[in-house]
Amino acid sequence: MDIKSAVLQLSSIAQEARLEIFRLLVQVGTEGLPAGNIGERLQIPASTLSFHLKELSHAGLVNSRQVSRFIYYSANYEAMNGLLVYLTENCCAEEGCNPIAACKTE
Amino acid sequence: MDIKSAVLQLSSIAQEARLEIFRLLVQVGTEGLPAGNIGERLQIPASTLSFHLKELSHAGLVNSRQVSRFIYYSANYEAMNGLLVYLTENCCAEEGCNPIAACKTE
DNA sequence: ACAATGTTTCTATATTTATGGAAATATAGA
DNA sequence: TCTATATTTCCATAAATATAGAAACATTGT
Repeated sequence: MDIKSAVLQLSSIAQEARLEIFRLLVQVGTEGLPAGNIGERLQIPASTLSFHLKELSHAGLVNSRQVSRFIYYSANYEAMNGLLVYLTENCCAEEGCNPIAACKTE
Repeated sequence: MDIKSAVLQLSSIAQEARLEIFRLLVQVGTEGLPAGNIGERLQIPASTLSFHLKELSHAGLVNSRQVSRFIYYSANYEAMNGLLVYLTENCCAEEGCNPIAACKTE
C-alpha cells in the first residue's frame, strides 16, 4: 500500500453519501446490491449515485459485477483490511500492541 | 460515533500531507512532536503545516499541548480506534469475524 | 524592554469536488 | 424490432479545499 492509494481510498469514503454507501455494502455482505437498490435505500438520484459508485470503485473499495440488467456493487473486504492495516502500521513500535484483525475476505 | 464525525475524521486524513503527518505521529507515539519538527521532517512550509494541523486537530485525530515555546502534536489513539471500529461495524453480521484490535490509548 | 524563535492568522489564487437534469447506452422480455 | 427498465455519461453550476507568502502573535532568554 502506497500513500497515494491510501489517500484515494480515504477520499472515496470521506464524503457522507459515499460513506453511507460503503457502510451499507460492508453490512450487506459479499453478495452486494444492485445500484438502483442502493439509490432507493439511501435516496440518492441515479446520476449522483453513479458518480459516487464510480469513485468507490475507482479507489478499489467496492467491486461490481453485472447480473442481467443489474449491476451489483459489493464491498471489497480485502482492500478495506489493507487500508486499516496501513493506518495502524507501526502504531505501537515502542510497546507493541495487537495487530488489526481481518474481516471476511472470502 | 456519528457519520458526520466519521466523515470529518476521514477527510482530515484523506490528503497526502495530512496522512503523512498523521502516520508520522502515530509512529512517534504519545509524546508527539513540535510543529516545527514535523514541518522540517516532511518539508512543509509553516503556514501550510499549520493549516493541516488545524484540520487534524479539529477532526479530533490529533491532540496538541504547549511546552514552552513549542506546540507538541500527537496522535489521538482513542479517536483512531473509534474510527476503525466505526468502519468495520457490523461488517460480518452474517458470519461473525474478529472485532478490530485496539492500539494504545494510554 | 528587546531580540530571537516558534507558530498562527490573513489573504488571494488555483484546484478539486459535488450535484442532478437531460440525453445516451445497455440488457432483456414480448 | 419495439418497449421497458437499469445504469451511465455529459454538462453546467455551486461549493469546498489546498497552497504559501507576508504579517501578526506568543513565549522565552538577555
